[in-house]
Amino acid sequence: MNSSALAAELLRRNAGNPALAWRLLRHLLSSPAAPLPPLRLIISLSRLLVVARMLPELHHLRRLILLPRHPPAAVRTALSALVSVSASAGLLDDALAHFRSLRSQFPSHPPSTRLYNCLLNCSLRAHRADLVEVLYRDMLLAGVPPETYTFNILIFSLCDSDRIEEARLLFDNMPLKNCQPDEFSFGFLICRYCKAGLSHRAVELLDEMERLGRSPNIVIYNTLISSFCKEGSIGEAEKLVERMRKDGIFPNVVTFNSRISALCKAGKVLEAYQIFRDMQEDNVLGLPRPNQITFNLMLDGFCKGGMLEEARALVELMKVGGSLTSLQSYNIWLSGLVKCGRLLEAQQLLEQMVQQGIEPNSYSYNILIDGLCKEGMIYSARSVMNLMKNNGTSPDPVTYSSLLHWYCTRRNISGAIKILHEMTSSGCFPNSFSCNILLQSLWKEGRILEAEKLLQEMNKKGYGLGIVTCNIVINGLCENGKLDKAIEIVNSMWQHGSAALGELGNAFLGLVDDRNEKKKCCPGLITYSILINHLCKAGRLDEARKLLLEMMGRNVAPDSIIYDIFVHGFCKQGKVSSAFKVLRDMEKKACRPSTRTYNLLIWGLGKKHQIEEILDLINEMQEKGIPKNVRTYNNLIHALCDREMVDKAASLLEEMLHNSILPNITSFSMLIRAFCKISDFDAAQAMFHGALTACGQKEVLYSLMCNECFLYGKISEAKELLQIALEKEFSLEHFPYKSLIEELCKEDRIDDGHSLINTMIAKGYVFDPATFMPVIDALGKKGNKQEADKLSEKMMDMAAHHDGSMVSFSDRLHGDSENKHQKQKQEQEVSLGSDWHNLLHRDDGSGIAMKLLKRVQKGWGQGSIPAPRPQNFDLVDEWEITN
DNA sequence: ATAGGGTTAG
Repeated sequence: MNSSALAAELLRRNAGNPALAWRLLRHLLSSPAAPLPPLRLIISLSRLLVVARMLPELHHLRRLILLPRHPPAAVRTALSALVSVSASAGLLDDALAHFRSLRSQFPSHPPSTRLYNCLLNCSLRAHRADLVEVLYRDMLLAGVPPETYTFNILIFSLCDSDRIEEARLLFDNMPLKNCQPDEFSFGFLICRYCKAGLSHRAVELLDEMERLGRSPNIVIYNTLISSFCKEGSIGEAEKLVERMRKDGIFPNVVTFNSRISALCKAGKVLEAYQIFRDMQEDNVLGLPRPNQITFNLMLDGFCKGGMLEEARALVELMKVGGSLTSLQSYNIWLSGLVKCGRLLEAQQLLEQMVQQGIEPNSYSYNILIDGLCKEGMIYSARSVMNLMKNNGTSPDPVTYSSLLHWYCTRRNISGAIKILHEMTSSGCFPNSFSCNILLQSLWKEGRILEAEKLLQEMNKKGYGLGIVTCNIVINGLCENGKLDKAIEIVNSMWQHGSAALGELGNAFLGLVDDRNEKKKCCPGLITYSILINHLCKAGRLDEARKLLLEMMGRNVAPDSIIYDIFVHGFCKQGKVSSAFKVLRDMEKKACRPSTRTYNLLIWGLGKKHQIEEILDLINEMQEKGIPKNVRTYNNLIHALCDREMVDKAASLLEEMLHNSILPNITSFSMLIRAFCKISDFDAAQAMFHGALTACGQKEVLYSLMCNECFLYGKISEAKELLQIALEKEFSLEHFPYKSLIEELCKEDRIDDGHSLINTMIAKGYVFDPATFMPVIDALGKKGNKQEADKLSEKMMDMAAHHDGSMVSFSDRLHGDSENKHQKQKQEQEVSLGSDWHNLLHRDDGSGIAMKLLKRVQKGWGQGSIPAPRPQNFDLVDEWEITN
């Protein structure tokens, strides 16, 4: 057996043990006068080494190949093999090392086009546009002719680094190098044009193909169609479908999916469903059958459109058809359940997933955790997070962002900082999302200096100032009385992008990385919504209008939310007819008014007691197919109650149920108040019990009823309600406990008052120490000195723990009530460490002791009759722009 | 090698 046959045999036998194979072959190859083995053997050996990641050995092999006794031609091919094997495996650095040695050993024998292509491809996959360029130059220098494939890599690489115009130039110059663009050259460019929002240039290329007598393939068509669908140009998309049909290419499932996706995103879920059903028809229409993605799109559409039951039916269908298998489907369904408020069901689904062997990923947990946080259920969110950890999935920045958001919206900065520490100490660092949450929170608290610092840190970390960050700063300016400055800056953003923030003063100068100039961030719909919202809030509707016109002039199309801001603004000023003009304008501009638009108008009419007009408007909704929701009815109930037409208002509950709209706490609260006001306490009681059944045993309901009873002199009823609240360990914050106990003592029902206060103490409540006074006085007058002293003691004790805020039992149980109402506004000079999260570390409870001392000195809790919960009816939808 | 789906901030 000759030595190369032996080598081949050794390699074959020991392929399972690369280390041994290498040892044997190295021995063989390095023995004096051993010939270079055939190319096939070199390739096999280098593949083996690459797979086993034995890279030093690979370089050793190169040295053996390069021994001077081997014939140059064989060395060249062997080295080329090393290059191509390494490059194909994605080992860019190694491939380059071998390549360099090839080039330096054989300067007058350039490598093949194929080898260059292989290296170029590897550089492309590593996103090394710089290397791609260098290699191409080397290629030209060496006189190696590029091929179409070479150009495709170059084009792709340029596109990959957002140099689309250069890519186009190269594309146009291909014929100079005797290359013709193929379907991929066109495909890449078309795709990139679409992604850059230049779909019209993409269509130009399509036309160009046609002129050259090339027929575009289905991927090219689908790229374009999907792009038009995404930008909402349905007409254009349809034209393309026609065109592809004429070209003899039939729309496939991807084409249909694009359409379904676009319809769902536009809120036209039923139209999407129509297509989906057509696709399901067995071959009757000759359409492609829906695939897993189609199902997912449809499911997502139903969920986002709030059509939970339809979604549920689809899930069942998927189960039966065996297509409910992917984690993505589960995650869509999970987020659908969460969005529709079915958190319990979502939690159960998560458990089912585990049982069915579909391991939830961080998305799954994050969906649930975010949902729980949004519903205020921080402890459940925490327990899901623990579950997540136990199942071996580590929380990521998204997880922490949800928690962070929970604390920030509650103005609990110290809690937010704790999350930040927890986050960083588990090796997870804030991303631009988390920073934006914090940034917004700091602005909301008026802690502008820290906000500025954070912004600088974000910039340093290279997060860049995207439009979201800019919007936060602009909104912050508006909320801190600098509306005009904000308007100025937005104006300047059109020219200077986020650099316009530099006009805020020195702290902002140099914030913006000018190297990213091509991605200038321009004001958008949300930016203008913020400005217009604040102008309207300030009653400056004329200026708001001007801004709307300017915005449209700059090709930012208004959505229904921005019109709603005007409707709200006019209604607030009592100019309902102007609000109606906005409504008609929306219709003219083909911007469909939403339920919220109508609710705002109804609210405006209600303020003017125009009940007839409200009923007309509700009919109009019916005719136009705009669904009513609970707020629609609540507005009507409110208007009726205002005119003391309480029975008529109450009868609406029936109608709501008939329309499967569940009355909420607001609906019941208004009716309870109204019945009390007309002294129909029986009806009020009945309504209260109805509310408990419909909405659950809610603290708000009890406190409302208790306050109403107390207000109208129903002291015994009020006392009973308070007792129930104590049993249920509700927060007493909104109960009139202090006045009630005072009143009981006045009416000589000292025992009742005494027992209430004793229960409060026994249950561990911390409450206003002034509550003790009437009881102690009354006991004293009755000569029960011992009991009076005992209570005095308790009072002192309470004073030491009471910080002015009410603490509920469960809050204390979870130790999470600290600093509830704390808001420090001192403009302290901040001297902060370089670690940016330390920026926020200045808020803790040093103020509490001082406050307490002052209160005790002044004689406790003056004027702190626990006011009934401020009326916070959800008649008008939330104003802060949420979508 | 170019097309379609999931989470988080405004």
